Amino acid sequence: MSEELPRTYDAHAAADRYYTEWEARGAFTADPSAPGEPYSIVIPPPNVTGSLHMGHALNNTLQDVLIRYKRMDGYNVLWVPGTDHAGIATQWVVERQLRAQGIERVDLGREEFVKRVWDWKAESGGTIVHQLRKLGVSCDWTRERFTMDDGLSDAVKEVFVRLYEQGLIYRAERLINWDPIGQTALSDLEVEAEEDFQTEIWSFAYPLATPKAGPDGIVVTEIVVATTRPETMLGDTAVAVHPTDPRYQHLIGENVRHPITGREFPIVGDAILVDPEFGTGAVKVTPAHDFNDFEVGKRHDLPFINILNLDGTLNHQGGPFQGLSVADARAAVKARIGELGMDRGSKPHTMALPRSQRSGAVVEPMLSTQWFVHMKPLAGPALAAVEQDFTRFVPKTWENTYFAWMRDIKDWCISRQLWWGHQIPAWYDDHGNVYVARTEAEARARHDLPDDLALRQDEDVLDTWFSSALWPFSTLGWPQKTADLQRYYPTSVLITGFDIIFFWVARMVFSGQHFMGNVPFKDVYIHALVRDSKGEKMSKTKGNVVDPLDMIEKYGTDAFRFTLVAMAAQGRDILWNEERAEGYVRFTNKIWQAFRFAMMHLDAYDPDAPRTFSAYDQWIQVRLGESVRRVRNGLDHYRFNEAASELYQFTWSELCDWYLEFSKGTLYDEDPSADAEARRQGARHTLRLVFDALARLLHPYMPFLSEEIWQRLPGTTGSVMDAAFPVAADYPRDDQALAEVAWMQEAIVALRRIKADMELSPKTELTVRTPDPTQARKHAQALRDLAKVTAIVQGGRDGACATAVVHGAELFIPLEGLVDLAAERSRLDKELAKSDKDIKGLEGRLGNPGFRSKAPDDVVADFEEKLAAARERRAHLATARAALD
RNA sequence: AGGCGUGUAGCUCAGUGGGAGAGCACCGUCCUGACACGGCGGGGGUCGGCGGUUCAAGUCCGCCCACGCCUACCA
Repeated sequence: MSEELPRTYDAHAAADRYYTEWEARGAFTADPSAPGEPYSIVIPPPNVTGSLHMGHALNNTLQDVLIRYKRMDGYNVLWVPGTDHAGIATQWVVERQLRAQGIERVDLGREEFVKRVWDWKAESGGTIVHQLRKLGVSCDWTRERFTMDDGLSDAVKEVFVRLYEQGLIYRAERLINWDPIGQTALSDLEVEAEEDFQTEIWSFAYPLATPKAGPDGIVVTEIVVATTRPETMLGDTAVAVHPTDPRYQHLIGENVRHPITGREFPIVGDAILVDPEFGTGAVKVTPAHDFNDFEVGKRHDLPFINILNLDGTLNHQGGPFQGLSVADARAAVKARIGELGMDRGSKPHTMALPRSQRSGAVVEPMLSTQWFVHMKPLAGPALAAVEQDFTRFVPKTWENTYFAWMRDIKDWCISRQLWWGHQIPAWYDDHGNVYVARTEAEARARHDLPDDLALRQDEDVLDTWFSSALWPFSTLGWPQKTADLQRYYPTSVLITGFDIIFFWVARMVFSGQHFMGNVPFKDVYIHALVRDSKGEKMSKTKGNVVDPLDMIEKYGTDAFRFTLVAMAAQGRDILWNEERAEGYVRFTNKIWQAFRFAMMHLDAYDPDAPRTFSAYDQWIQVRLGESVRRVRNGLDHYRFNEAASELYQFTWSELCDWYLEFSKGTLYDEDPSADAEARRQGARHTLRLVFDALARLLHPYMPFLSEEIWQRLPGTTGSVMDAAFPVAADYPRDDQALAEVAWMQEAIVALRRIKADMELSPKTELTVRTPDPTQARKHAQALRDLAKVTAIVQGGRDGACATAVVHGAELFIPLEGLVDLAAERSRLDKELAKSDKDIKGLEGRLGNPGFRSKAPDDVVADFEEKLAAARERRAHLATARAALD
C-alpha cells in the first residue's frame, strides 16, 4: 500500500477537511456562462430565526443529492441558498430579548427597533446557514439571499406596485382574522383550528319588542338562541331563522330587544345561514365578528357593530363590560343573563377553536381596513399551469391539494401590523388619498404632488409569504434582467413539504406565471414529514425532538444522509429510527473495509500490463452496469430510497459477499506464470474500476466517504464532485458471465446448506462427485475457497451421499464418516416437499387453458422452463432420497 | 361533512399485473489473511376484510373496517 490506510473511516475528519476544501475552491459556485443544460434549485428558505431540524435535514439532503447528481452528470448547476425574514417570529425574538433588558419595542421607536433586528440578524441570524453546511450541502453560498436584502426588497416593491396598478391589489374594510396577542391581521392560512375543543353552548332568550300571537293563537314573548360566544351578543344586530320554519316564520320582521343594551333589532329570515335542525333553529347574528354573520349582515343590510379593541378587550360598545377581556366578558355576560332570567341552559359542546399559528391566541374575526390581493385572476393561470403539466407534482396526488385550494381561492390579506418586514409602499396625505409607488419621490412625481404636501408611508408591512412568493425569480436578480435569471429560470425542481403547498408553492406558481410569464419550477417534489420512532410528530412540548446535528455527531454525515434518503419513500412519513442509522454506519464501515481490501491489491496494479478477465470479473462489471441503470432510474424519478437500496444491495450483497470472495482465489494465487499474472491484473483492474464507479455512484448520498475513496484510489484525479456520473452503457452486458456465476452461486449455497444442515463444521472439506465435472472444475478454486471443496471427481452416486441439484446438475457429496444419514433423509424430505409445492403451483398455472391462450408467449415459455427445471430437480431429489432407504 | 393517504414478516418499511421482498430483531454456527460495525446457514406472511375485473391481483375497480393528515365547518 502506497500510503497507510486507516483501519476505520473517520467520517468527521473527512467532512471537515473536504467541505472546507470544496467551498474554498468555489466548487459550488455556478457560472451562467459555462456550457451545459441548466439545472437549478432554489432552497426553501428557512426562517432566519430557526435552527436546523430533521425536516430541514431531509429537505436539504434531497436537494443536495439531486444537485450533486446533476452536477456530475454534466448539467450547469445552480443551487441558491438563503433565509426568510420571518416577520412575526423574528420580531418576537428580538422583542423578547429587549424585554429581558427592560426595553419595550414602543420605547425604542420603529426605526431604532428595526435597526436592533438587523443587529440581531447580523449576529445570530446565520445559525441555520452554518448548520446547513454540516449536512454537506453544495449550495452556492456566493449567491446566498435574504428576503429583506436590497434586491429582494426591490422585487417586493415592484410586485406590489404593479399588482396595484393592475387592480389586483386593493385596500378595503373587510372582516379579517385578528390576532389579539400579536395585534396584527392574519391571512386565512395563518389561522389553525384547534380540533375537539371542549366548551359549552349556551342558550338564552331575546324578548320580543312586541309579544306576538302565533298561528296557533299562543302569544310568543321571546326567541331562544344558542351561542358558543356569549360575549359577542353585545354586537348582535339581528336574530336569524329559516324562512320556512313554521315555528318562527310569523316572527320574521318583528323586533327583539337586546336584554343587556336594550337596542332593538329585527328577526330576519335567512336560508343560507340557518339550519332549522340545529340548536333552537334561531341564530343570533353578529356581523362584525363572525364570517357567516358578516354575509348575513350584507344580505339584510344590518349594522356592523365592532365591540373589540385591537388588544382583544371590549370597547365602548361593550357598555358595562367595556375594558374586559373576551374571556372575562364572556363570564360577565353569562352572569348578567342569569340575573335577568334569560338563561335557558347550556350543554357541553365540541368545536374547532381558531388560533393564531404564531402566537396561539384565539383569533377574533374583526372588521378592519387592510390590503388584499385579488386572487381569482391570478389563480386561473396558476391552475392551468399545473393542469397542463408545466409544473408537475411528484407524487402526483398532491396536485389535488393544490387544485382544491386554488379553485376555491379567497382574497389574500397581505398587510400585517408589524415593524419587521417590507413596509407597504403606499403613502397617504392628510385628505385620506393614497399613493402607491416604489418610493415617496416616485409617488410625488407621478401624482404631481407639491413638495409641501405632507405624506406619510403606510405603517404596515407585508405578509412574509408575499416576499417568499417571489423567491424563485427575486433571488435570481429580478426585476433586473440578469444572466442568472436568463439562464436558470424556470428552476428545475422545488423540493418541499406538503405543509406549505398553499402558503408557498401555490403562491410561487401564480407569482411566476404573472411576472415571469412562466412557471417557477418544472417539478415539485413533495417529501414526507419526519416523525419520531413511534410515529408522533416531533415537537418541543412533547420533548421528542431529534436534533440532526446530534445525529451527525453520532453517526457521521454520510450515514446520516444515507439513512434519510433510504427512508424517503414517496407518500409515506419517515419514522426516524436510530437503529437504521446504526445500520448505515455499518454500511459505511463495510464500504471502507472493502475499499481497504481493494487498496491492498492495487499497489501491484499496472494499467498497461496484459490482463485477462475471469467470469467473476466480467460478472461484477455487468452487475455494476445494471446497478448504474437502477441508481440513475431512482434519482431520475425522485425515488431516492430505490437508488439507496440499490447501492446497498450492490455493494454489500454482490460486491462484498461474492465478488471480493471470488477475486481472492485469483489475487492470492502465487503462480508466477504470465497467464496467472494476467488474471491477477484482470482482477486488480476490475477492483479499481468498480471502486472508481462506486465512489461516483455513492457521491450524491455520501459526499465525504466517496471523496475519501476517490482521492485515495489510484488512477483518479481531482474531486469526485467533478467526476462524471457513471453511465450504464460504459459497462458490458454479458449473459454468459451472468449464467456462469449464477451456477456457481447456486452450487456454493447448496453445498453450504448441506453442511449447515448436517451440522458439519464449516471447515469440513468436501469431495464432490458429479457425472459431468466440467463446470465444477472450471470453478474449482471458487468451490475450494467458498465451500471447502477439495476434490471434484467424475462419477455417479456411490454409497451414502448427500445430493445437491444445481441447474439440473447433480452434485453428490460422499458422506462416509461425516454424518448420520437420518439428517440427509430429513433434509431431502424437506426439499422434496418444497419442490412438490413448487411444481403444483406451476402446473396449476400452466394447466389453465386461459393462461396458454391469453398470456404473452414469453411469459408462458418462461413458466414452462421453470416447470421443466422443477420437475427435473424433483426427479433428482427423489432418486437421492430413495438411495438412502 | 368532504378530500387525500396509510394498512405487507415480531418491529420499521420497499414492492411499476406475471411463482411474496429488505433492514433490524430472532435461531444455529464460525474470531477463514477487507470487515465480529463481520461471515455462513435458517425460521417466520390467508399482503386489513368482502366482492369484482383479468389467463393471472399485494398491485386495477367497488364496498366495508381501522388509523392518520388536510380542507370546511354547526350557531
